[in-house]
Amino acid sequence: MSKADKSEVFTNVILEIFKLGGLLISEGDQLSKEYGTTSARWKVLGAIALADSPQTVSQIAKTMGLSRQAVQRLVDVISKEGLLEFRANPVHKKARLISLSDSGMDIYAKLDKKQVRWAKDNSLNFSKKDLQTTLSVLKDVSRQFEP
Amino acid sequence: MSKADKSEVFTNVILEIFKLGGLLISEGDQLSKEYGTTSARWKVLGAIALADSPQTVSQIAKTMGLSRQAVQRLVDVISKEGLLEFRANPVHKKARLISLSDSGMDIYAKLDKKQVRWAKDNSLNFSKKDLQTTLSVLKDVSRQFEP
DNA sequence: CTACAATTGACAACATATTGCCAACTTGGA
DNA sequence: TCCAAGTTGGCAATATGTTGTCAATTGTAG
Repeated sequence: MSKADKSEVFTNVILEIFKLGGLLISEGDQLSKEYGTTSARWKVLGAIALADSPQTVSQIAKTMGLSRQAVQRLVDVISKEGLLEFRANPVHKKARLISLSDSGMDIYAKLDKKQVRWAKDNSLNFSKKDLQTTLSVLKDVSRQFEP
Repeated sequence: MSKADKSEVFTNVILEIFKLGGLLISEGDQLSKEYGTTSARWKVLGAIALADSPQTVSQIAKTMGLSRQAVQRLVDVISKEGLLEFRANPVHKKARLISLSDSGMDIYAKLDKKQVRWAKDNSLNFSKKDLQTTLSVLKDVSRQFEP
């Protein structure tokens, strides 16, 4: 009885994630528009910026939980905009190492600054405890489905 | 100090939603594959099945938080598979009313049954209280961004 | 009744995600 | 050292989401 109710709540969490995901992508697109980029490309910039060292496409894709091909395409288009730098990978002849160019770092810093303000503004109505619970649950759910 | 930390947690929640969203779509695709459909189409079937009365494309789109055009395309392809029925709308000559056909209801019932089992299995490790907190937070976040 | 704004479906272009395929490349075991 | 299995980028097809445009339709105000 109680278990059945729990799985219904679980299902509603999932439906809400689908809905909220779309809304958040729109928000990201709005935030990044001024710098001529999109939320998907911003995510790639972020994955590169936050990595400890230059990464290959394949590594970035793993970090992001996306397919390699999706990231490859995004990297290609971001690279055309001059935001990335490539160098040879001593470990693999085909898989170059990718980092942000100077202008890539510049754009990312601006986006990040804007996002921090946005997050501050939009987290006002939530308690830290609730957000931490939410994060913990979401991470545990993710873990259940990761390949 | 404490506020800055909270917005970081908020940001991490958002990143986790992006990641988990992709994983859940894959799950939905796996679950629906056996009935020759996809998670996106299943969502449309669900929106129609759960509506109190037959809906127009535009109404379904509003319920789902998607664009009208996205839903139109999905409705068209689901209709080709014989899962939908259309009838005239007394209120609007162009906007037909859509409901599930007999086989549409059959497929949806099967998918729903499968999903209930899936949700039961996958909610085992979570407390009802945590899931309720999570749902509440996610809904409140959605509310902030809805048009 | 008429004019205008808003809504709706149809069609299109674009962005982004997946899976599949292939050749080049790397890794690990015999 | 050699070979088979696994990984990687490049290319392609498909699915799904967005925004834009247009004509048909509806709703509202004068």
